[in-house]
Amino acid sequence: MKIGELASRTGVKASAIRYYEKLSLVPVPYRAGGQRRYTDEVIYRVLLIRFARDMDFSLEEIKIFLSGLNDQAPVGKRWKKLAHLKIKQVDETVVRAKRLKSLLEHLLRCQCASLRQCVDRLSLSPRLRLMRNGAKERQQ
Amino acid sequence: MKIGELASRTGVKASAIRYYEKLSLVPVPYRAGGQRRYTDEVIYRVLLIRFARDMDFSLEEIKIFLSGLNDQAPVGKRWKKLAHLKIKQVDETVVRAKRLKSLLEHLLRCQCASLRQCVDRLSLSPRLRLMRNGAKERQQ
DNA sequence: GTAAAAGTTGAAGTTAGCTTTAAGTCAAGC
DNA sequence: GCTTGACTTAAAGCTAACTTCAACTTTTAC
Repeated sequence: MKIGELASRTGVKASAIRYYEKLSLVPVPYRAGGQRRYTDEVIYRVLLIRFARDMDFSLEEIKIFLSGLNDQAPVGKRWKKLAHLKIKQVDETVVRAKRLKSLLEHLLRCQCASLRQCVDRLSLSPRLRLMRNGAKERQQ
Repeated sequence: MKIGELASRTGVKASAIRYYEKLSLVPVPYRAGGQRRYTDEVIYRVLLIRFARDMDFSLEEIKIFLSGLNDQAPVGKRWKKLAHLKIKQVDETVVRAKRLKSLLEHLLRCQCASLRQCVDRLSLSPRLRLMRNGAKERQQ
């Protein structure tokens, strides 16, 4: 299969696939007359990459992820560590998402005249600090 | 309060605050001898911006968000639309997060010899397509 | 055989959300 | 009064994850 077909079958642009190849996320394929020819196997790889991307894995993380899945050897330490980290992050995401939802629902209901009043009423400001500490480190 | 104090009290760098000012996310403050002087009000604004950022609101969205909260008028249509959209997104995030978690937990347990075998065993490939369609539009 | 579609490359461009830099001005403590 | 640290600006730089471009070659369809 040529790169165009792989692209249309996965929904991932050819340029992105070439980019993944450069980063060693997909294997360097056999070539015919200079053009890439892929086996069906690669479809799974590309789909899995995209799935992980949608889950906000970085390409670096996905590289670890895929290398772990590919070895015959039992899944490596690096892989396990990343998986556990990601599970933790997922749990945090769910907690924060639910908090956001109830905040939005409050804001849709309430008739706070000013930002401050609303923030005060929610006693958001001490919470905000806590959330910020709990959130992914942003600066420094 | 000067920008440095606002920065340390919110945990947001002065450069970021100036950037927010340029984008009209925080009001243009009074100046003394060319230097910005802020009222306490602004702390709430900056904290709220950061909270929204942690929830993956874009600065554009936050602008709508804040403008809605600031008016004396009842929260505008644009605001409500965004809020409902965000609530929907949050629900989707929770669903996908849970799916990711069970996938990771499976992968930690299973001993699939190859990527394909593992993906097949999970019947992930038809799901992947569905997820991709359901996920935030990525390209085009 | 020929035209159009699809493939190739490296390099430059894009976006968001900042940070850093350079070259100054202002403020605070001694 | 002087030094040090905080502040000012506009412009350039940074990162991730790609996309686009230009100039070319290969494949496919007729």
